[in-house]
Amino acid sequence: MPSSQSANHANLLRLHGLHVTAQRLAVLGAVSEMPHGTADEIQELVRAEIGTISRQAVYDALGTLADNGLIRRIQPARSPARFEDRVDDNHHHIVCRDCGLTMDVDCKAGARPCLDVTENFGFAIDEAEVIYWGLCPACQKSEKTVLSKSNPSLPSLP
Amino acid sequence: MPSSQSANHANLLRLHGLHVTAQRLAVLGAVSEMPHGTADEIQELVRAEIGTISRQAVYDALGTLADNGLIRRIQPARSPARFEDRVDDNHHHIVCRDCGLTMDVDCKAGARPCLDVTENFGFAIDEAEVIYWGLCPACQKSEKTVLSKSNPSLPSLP
DNA sequence: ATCCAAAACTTGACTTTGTCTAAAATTCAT
DNA sequence: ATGAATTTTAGACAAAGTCAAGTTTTGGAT
Repeated sequence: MPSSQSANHANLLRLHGLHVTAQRLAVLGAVSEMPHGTADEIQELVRAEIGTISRQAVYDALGTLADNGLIRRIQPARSPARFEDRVDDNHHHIVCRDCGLTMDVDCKAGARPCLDVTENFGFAIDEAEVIYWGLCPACQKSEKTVLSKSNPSLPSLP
Repeated sequence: MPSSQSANHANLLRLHGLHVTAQRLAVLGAVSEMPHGTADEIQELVRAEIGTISRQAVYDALGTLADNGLIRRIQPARSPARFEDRVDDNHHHIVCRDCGLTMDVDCKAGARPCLDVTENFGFAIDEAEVIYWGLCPACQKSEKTVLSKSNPSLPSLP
């Protein structure tokens, strides 16, 4: 039901006092279709859906949506920013150091991890972001191959 | 004792099988002088110390040092990469959403937080990175000022 | 229904951060 | 001292994102 989906999205936008535009609906739709997508990937999806959109509009929409809490922006090291529509549920991410593959994980603890810090330096802390770094199954395999060929051991993100 | 400092650094480099060069020593020195510095800031410090260095050499040195575990690279969202020489001690960071100010914190728990995840998708996880997001004391103040002037509420990093 | 001010979008140049390549210089084991 | 391998330099290039000015769209008020 894509139509009820976008009706939903339209309401979400109104709820936050944002104008409802084709671009924003398409961006919001793309982010939920492709969790952890980059701005570029989102843009491609959006173009597939509404034909055309400027790069600036994609960035504007992503920025506005993120600023208003409709989506979340994560930015793992050496990777462009990624976006997802799972918000307000305290989940974290596993990111592959090699290919950038990103998966959602929940903490075993369930609650927010380590919200209390020994010293907060007067900061008003509102979020604890956790990224687990490692190698995904596929990259573990190719890492072995690569090492056996005595290749440089340091991969870069795509 | 800057000389014993750099002798130390030279040994560190040798220990990791890296050539000892003036540039690497200066970069290593700059990173310890200015924890959480960006590549640009490091470059300025290095130039102040050894007069001249190419941008590429700064990036090469930072990359090599990070790859070999002599320094750590962190990359908060919407900020360029930052570097520090505190490694192997499992500390985390508080980052100001507004100005990017970064401070070190230890977890109350002491041990690595949330190392166990409910589902690891076959990833070989080797690190849990935690960033606490919030506003530093200075930006809390200016945020109030800004809001009372009904300004756009969304700041950007410097 | 129409109008209008504010919000959003487009376009294209620009900035920042970082990488690639080839040539020159340096390091360090012999 | 010598020479092979590693580093550094210089300058072009690339990716990701931002700025600014002008145009279009939205949605509330007539």
